[in-house]
Order: sequence, then C-alpha cells, then structure tokens
Amino acid sequence: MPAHDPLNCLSHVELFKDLPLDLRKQLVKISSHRKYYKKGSMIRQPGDGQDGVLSLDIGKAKVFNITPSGKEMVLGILRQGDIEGQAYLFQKDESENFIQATEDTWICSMNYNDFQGLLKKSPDLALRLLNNFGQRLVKTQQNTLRVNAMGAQARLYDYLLDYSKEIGKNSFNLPLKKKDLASMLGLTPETLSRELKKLKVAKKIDYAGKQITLL
DNA sequence: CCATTAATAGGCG
DNA sequence: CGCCTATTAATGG
Repeated sequence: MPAHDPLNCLSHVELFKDLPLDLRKQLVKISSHRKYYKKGSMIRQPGDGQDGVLSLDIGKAKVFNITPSGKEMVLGILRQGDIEGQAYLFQKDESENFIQATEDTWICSMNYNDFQGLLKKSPDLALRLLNNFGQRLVKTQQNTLRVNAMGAQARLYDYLLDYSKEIGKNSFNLPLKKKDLASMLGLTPETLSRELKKLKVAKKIDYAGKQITLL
C-alpha cells in the first residue's frame, strides 16, 4: 500500500471534495488517517467510547444493530467516500449501532469537537453536511416505508431499482451479501432467494450470484 | 483436505 | 411469509 495522501483521501468524500484548500488543510490536521480494519473486524460498536465522524477511504462496511430478539438488522452499507456519524452533531450519545468491515477497509476519522469547531468556520461545510444528512433521512424513510408497506417481492424489486438508479447502471453487483440484503429489507435469506428467482422467471431481472441485471 | 459460512431447496405451520 | 433442516457451493487455512 502506497503512502497515504491525506488530501487525496478527502477527495473521495463528496462532502469535502470541493471545499477551499485552507479548510481542507484544516480537516487534514484534525483527522486520523487511514486506520486499517481487517475484514470482519468491528469498526465501531455501542459503548466503545469512540465518537466523531468517519469516512470510508477504501473498502466496504455494514452498519447494523441487534434487535431485542437477538437478530441482526442491517441498516445500510458504507462504500468508498461514504461518511457515517453525522448523528453525533445532533445527539451527544455515542453510536448505538455496530459498524463492521465487510472487506479489508481503511477508515479516516475526525474527532467530534474538532470537527464541530471547523463547522463553525465554514457555513459551506455545514450546509453540505445538512444536505447529506437530509438525503440519508430520505433514504431511511424510504426503506422504512418499504419494509412496512410492501410485500417481499415488491420491496426487493424496489430496492434493486433504487440501487440501480443510485449507481446509474442497470447491471451491477450487489454490494452486500444476500443474507445482509435480506436483513436490510426485513426478509429471511430464504425468502430473498425465492423472490429473486420469481423475478427472474417473471423476466423482470436476470441474475447469477451477485450479478444483477434489470430487464 | 477439513471447517466454516453462504446460498439454495423443500417441508411445515 | 417465517422457521427449520439438508444439501451444495464457496472460502479460508
């Protein structure tokens, strides 16, 4: 792995990408850069005492929590350039969720207080953060709606359409394991597997393994 | 190889 | 539809 360029790392994050140079330099100063997390290791979990916002530099991670009945509920996934932890701007609590690396992953993180100090200096940054947070809210609401009001096949198909739209391709690889996708959609892996097959038979999609194509 | 995890299939409530 | 179990595929040492 080549030497890490802090400025380059920030360029992966849409939130920071176009900030004035001096602000980005300040961001670099207050960040901890490219912490390595082996595949399968926990990046964060409740009660670990970590705070602040983090950005995923390289790799992939899933955000989830455990339901009262002891089952894992996947809330979402983080891909390159995604940030997580804005919630600490609005509530002082530590993370209630688990974040686990699903691949070998490098994380850059920023201390909460330092980050907030920078926010005060940059209305631009604050505005972007707010928008980013708002987008996430919409996504969360959409998914809640899906889980509550749609049947299994409908919410699976809806998710696929959504994701396809997000990355701008109608053929793609699932960014999660199917069991994790099932968890995120509130399905069992078995149901997901069956509904995928039904969609295939119905000629709405085609797939092989994680490779999905919308028809 | 063996062990573990993921994906799929089939049966049942 | 979820839960359970069995079989198979894929992965890792």
